[in-house]
This record gives sequence, C-alpha cells and structure tokens, in this order.
Amino acid sequence: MRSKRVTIYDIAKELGVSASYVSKALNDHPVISKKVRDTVRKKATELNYKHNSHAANLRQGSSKTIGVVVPHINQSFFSEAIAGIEEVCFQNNHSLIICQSHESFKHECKAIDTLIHQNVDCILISISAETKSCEHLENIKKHDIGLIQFDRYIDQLEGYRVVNDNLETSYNVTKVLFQQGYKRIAYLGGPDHTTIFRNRKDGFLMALKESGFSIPYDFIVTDSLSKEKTIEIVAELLSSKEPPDAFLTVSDHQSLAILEIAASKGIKIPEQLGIFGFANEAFTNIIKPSLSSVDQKSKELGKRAAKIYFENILPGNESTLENQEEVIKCDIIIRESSMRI
Amino acid sequence: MRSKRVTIYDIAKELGVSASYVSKALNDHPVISKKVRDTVRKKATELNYKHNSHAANLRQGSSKTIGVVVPHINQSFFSEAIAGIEEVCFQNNHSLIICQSHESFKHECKAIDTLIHQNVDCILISISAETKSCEHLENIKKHDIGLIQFDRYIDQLEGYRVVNDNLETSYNVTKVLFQQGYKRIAYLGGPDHTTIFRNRKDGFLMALKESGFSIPYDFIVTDSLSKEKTIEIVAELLSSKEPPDAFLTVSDHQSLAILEIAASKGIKIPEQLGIFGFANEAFTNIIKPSLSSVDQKSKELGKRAAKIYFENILPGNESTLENQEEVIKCDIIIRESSMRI
DNA sequence: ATTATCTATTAAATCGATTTCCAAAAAGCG
DNA sequence: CGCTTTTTGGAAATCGATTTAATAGATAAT
Repeated sequence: MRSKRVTIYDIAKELGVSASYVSKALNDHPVISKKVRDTVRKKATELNYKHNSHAANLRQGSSKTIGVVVPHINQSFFSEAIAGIEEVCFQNNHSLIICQSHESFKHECKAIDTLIHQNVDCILISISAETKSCEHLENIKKHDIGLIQFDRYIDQLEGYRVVNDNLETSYNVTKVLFQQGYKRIAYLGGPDHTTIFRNRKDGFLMALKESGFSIPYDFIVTDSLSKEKTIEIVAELLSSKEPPDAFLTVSDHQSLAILEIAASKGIKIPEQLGIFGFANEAFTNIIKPSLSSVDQKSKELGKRAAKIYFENILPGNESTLENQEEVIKCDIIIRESSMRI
Repeated sequence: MRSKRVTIYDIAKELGVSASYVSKALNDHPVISKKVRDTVRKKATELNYKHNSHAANLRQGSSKTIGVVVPHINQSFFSEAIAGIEEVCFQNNHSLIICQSHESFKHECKAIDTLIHQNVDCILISISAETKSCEHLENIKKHDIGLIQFDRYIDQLEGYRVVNDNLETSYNVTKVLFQQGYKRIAYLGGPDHTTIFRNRKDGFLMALKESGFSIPYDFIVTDSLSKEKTIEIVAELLSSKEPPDAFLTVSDHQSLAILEIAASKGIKIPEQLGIFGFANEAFTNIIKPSLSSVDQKSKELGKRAAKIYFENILPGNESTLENQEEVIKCDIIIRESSMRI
C-alpha cells in the first residue's frame, strides 16, 4: 500500500535532466544557476519529494545527529540543559536523540550502545550516580564518536567537559552561612566517586578549615541523594545533643526534606536552622520560607556543551581547545532559608 | 585522520566467508548455525565493528526513529510524557528525536520539517497554543509518516490521539467545588481553539448549569495561560464588588499566581477562596496551603501514545483500531486549597 | 580560424547492509 | 549407485543521494 518514495531520479526524469544535477540544485551547489535551482525546487515540492537522509548520510558518513544521556529528563536541571542543547543543535541543523540512565550504570551502558548503533556523531553525557568506571565512555571514542561530558563527570577520562565551578561555589556558600552567624554546619553530599560531589565537599571543607570552627565527623555525610536517606540522617542529627545549626546540601530536594522535618519539629527557619540547597529548582522560590540555592545556569551549560561539538569537534571545524574543561560560574541565590541577619 | 570504518566486508574477509553470510549471522537469520553466528559475533567485537544504521535503513526503508514535538520539554507534564514515550521506544529498540515548539506555530512547523527530513517513522505531537490549522500535520501523513496526537490536539484532524477525559474531569472538579460549598466559581482557561481547553470549559459549564447557580460572564476567562495575564485578571476579579469564592484553572501555574495574590491580600484559603489547579505539578504538594489539582497521568499518556505506534501503525503490525481516540482518566487530587469542610 | 578556457551537464562510482536468487555440496531415498 | 531434496554459502542487485571525473558545447583569446 505504501506508495513508493519520490527520489531525485523522479524529479530528474520529469525535468529531463540528470539526477546529479537535481542533487546539486537542491543543495545550493554554486555551479547551478538560480533559475534552474528554483525550477528543481518547485518540481520537488510539486512531487512531494522527501529527502532521504539515510542515503545522504550513508554517502557522507555523518548522521547529523547527536546523542544525549542524562540520569532523568524530568529533573529541571537536566531538562533545562537539554533545552539548551536542543537550541544549539536546531540552529546547526542537527537532531537530538535523548536517553535516560535512570541513575543506573547498566542503563547508561545500554543507552550508549543504542546511540553508537544509531550512529550519532557525538554524545553528550552527564553520568549516573552509580557510574564509577569509564570503559563504556572510552568505547565511544573508539568508535570515532565525539564525547563531551557535562555537569557530572569522571575526571580520569580525558576530553571535553563543561562543568560548574562546584568547589568555589560550595566554598562561597559555606562562607555565606558563616557570615550569617551559623557555626555548626552539616553537609549532605552525593557519592564520593562522582567528581562534582567530591568537589562540593572539598569546597565546604576548605571554608570550614579557614573558619577555624570544628564540627563532628557525622556532620559530613556523603551519598545522601535519596529523600529517604536524607530524612533518616537529618532526623537523627537534629535530635542529637548538639545539633547542627545549618545544613548545606547538594540538591534542593534534600533541602526540602529538611524543611519539612524542621516544620514538623517546630524548628524555626532561618532563626534556629539555616538551609542552603543546590540547583535552584522551580519550587525554591515558591515555598515558605523560600529556599536559598545555587543557580547552575543549566541551560547555558547545555548550550556550551553543544557548542563545543560544533566549534571544536565537527569535522571541518576541528580546533584543538588548549583547555578541554570549560567552567560555568554558578549564581548564589540567597533567600529566606539562610538569611537571619 | 579518522580511521576508516569497519564493515561486514572486513569481517567477511578475515573469516574467509562472504559479506551476506556475515550479515545474516549478525541478524540471527534462522539459516545460520549458532556456531557460525558466535564466531562472527566474536570477530565483530574484536574488530570493533559498528553497525551502520544508515545503510541498513536505506535498504530497509525505515529509520527506527520516532519524533516528538511538544511545547516545552522542561514543563513537568511534557517531560513526564516524554519519559513514558522514551521507555516504550527503548523497549522496542527505536530512538527518539525530541523537538520543542515553544508554543509557537512557526517553530512547530519547522520542527515537523526537520523530523520529516530526518525520516522518522512516526511523529507524536502535542500542539502549541498558537496552532489553529492542521495543514502542517496533514503534510506528515502525505509523507507516509505515522501521526499520533497526544494531550493537546486538533479535533478536525482525523487519526490517532491519546487524551485525558478533560470534559468529565473538569465537570467532576467543578462538582467537588460545589460540594465544598463554593457557589461563585470563576474559570480561567486556555485558548478556545485548542480542543482540550474548550472541553475543560464545557465540563465546567455543564456542572454549572446543572447546579442552577449563575455567575457573571466575566468569571469565564479563556486564554489566560500566561502568568501576567492571570495576575491581571485575578486581581481585577478579586477586587470587584461580588468577587468569586473559588477559582478553577487549567494549570497549576495559574493557581499558584492566585495563591500569591490571595496571600498578599490577606484572603484566607480555602475558607474565603477555593483554588483548584491542573497538571499536578511537583510543587502542588509542597506549598502551603497545598494545592488541589488534577493528575493527568502524563507518563502513562506518553506510553500509550507510543504504544499505538508499535501496536497499530508499525508496518507488519498494522491493525486498524476501530476507535482512534484513546482516553486516559485523570485522578482528581483534593488538597488543602479546596477543602473547607 | 584555431586553440585555450570556461560552463553546463552527466555517467558512473560510491557509501554499507540487506536480500533475492542461484550454485554447490551434503544428505536422504529407492 | 543414481536421483531428489535439503542445507550451506555466495554473487550481485538494491536502497537514494552525493561526488568525481569526464564530455559536449560555448565563449574568449591569439
């Protein structure tokens, strides 16, 4: 039933010229006059011709498609980043294939496999929380596919990456908390094997050291990304003899959980307890008290990552960036939850 | 520099067999014995062979890719729907190309053009707020590409669609508000030319008629999707002589704006003013008072839409669904903002 | 007028996997 | 053992656009 497809040969036959001529006309090849080009164009739409990119890509060896792998597309940080990537790809006439790892290493590997088979020209990835090794990423390179890491990355892997100034931001946020008079700050982080979480912890520790204050070991928690874990840990910390007077977290969802616990215990925020989140999720500005957070410029980050492909990797545009790491500065957004002066 | 690609011919040469044999082996063709298949497989990974889907798709005439067009990927309703679509596509070994219309008709047309050129097998679309006509969608069909509308759709366009029971839900929500003793309900809707918004309005009007209550004409507002417009209208309505005692909206963002205005005016919710939203955004459960809303089962909706392609359109699986419209029932979630009894 | 230069146009090769059709070899049968 | 049937394997065509190399024709230069 499916009507057979209209090809450039059909157009060529109708116009009494050769297929190669039609091809050139459709591609704005300089040797073709405008008159001919328009005639061909008109005939093409008339016949409802549809360019077959498989044929073209097979011939040209490129798919004009780039792949993205993120933990979850429905987290605002990632969906914003993807929006940025999409914008740049659209401008450059490339399409996007999006996959989710669901924070699982296995899923991540499968997604990468799919993308390799789909013949993408480049893969942009923000690794899952479980990912510790990078053979699967090395495999991408082996297949001559571009690779750009963004946000969450593995530092032992050479190559392009776009990241936030996590260490500095974490350091600065901690200092902001000290300035507000908080002295016993607890830190709720992510898995230590993920560089950005390690960096954020280091920034915190650096500011802490500089301040001269000391805090108990159990105020430094790694790998508390899930809500359940956070609730458990925070409840315990808050009911201890000398509880923390502030929390610095690596996600707004953690901070939200703290806010809820504090509300249920009648702890006043920010007077008795300061809270600082990360990611500047949409809800941070809506809730009462509003939540201080860090704007990671996710859309900009996505844009920059995509631009690296088009400006430095795309065959024909290769230009070795001396520095393969691009850093995007975060904005620290101070709201009610950390403002007690 | 780019090393030339490994093809089945290379594998064939190494093994001393023919390329067609290798192809069959890699595709689990029944005439190939397991032994041979495994040998070929092993050699393939050894040579770091990478299947070229362009060649395969050119030959087979399918791209195993489906395209999605939504207004914004970073709105939770859509990102959830996409997550559902992605899940089904992944299971069926297809990839996804995602485009945004940014609520603009022009962008939507361009996105569709891109997808047609990319040779997708099917397009899933939720139209932009500006979209009133459907020639651009007809064009998809002309190119023999499957078309499935989801959530926002044009009803004069024949074909598959997956939607919520918007009319019924709106009707039921309105009745819930009446049961709570609200009598002067104002309705803030979306553009009338978009079917789902028209349906929601009709559901509201139906319940209103049934109730026997009457409300002024200016309580029925169409096309108030933007936050600015909502604020303007709500401020005016609330300061009128006989203000509404409840608002029914078509998005949680509208409801949020109302909540903020009410807070600034010292209007008590839900005692003096009831509010009911739509979409069950993540923040509805976080804010105080929590916001009653409608769970549209967005992920399920996305899954169903994608399944229609694989179960009814995919060549080989064609099966004419007698009913081309699939309806997903919403859940009405009653929270503090509408519960005064 | 003759050669050189340029333009307009095309035939044919190419990209890599799939698939049809055919040949050869092996197995089965009387 | 001779014949048929089945299995195993391969040659070659195919998908559709691009691109190289070549040709015919036109124009310019000497």
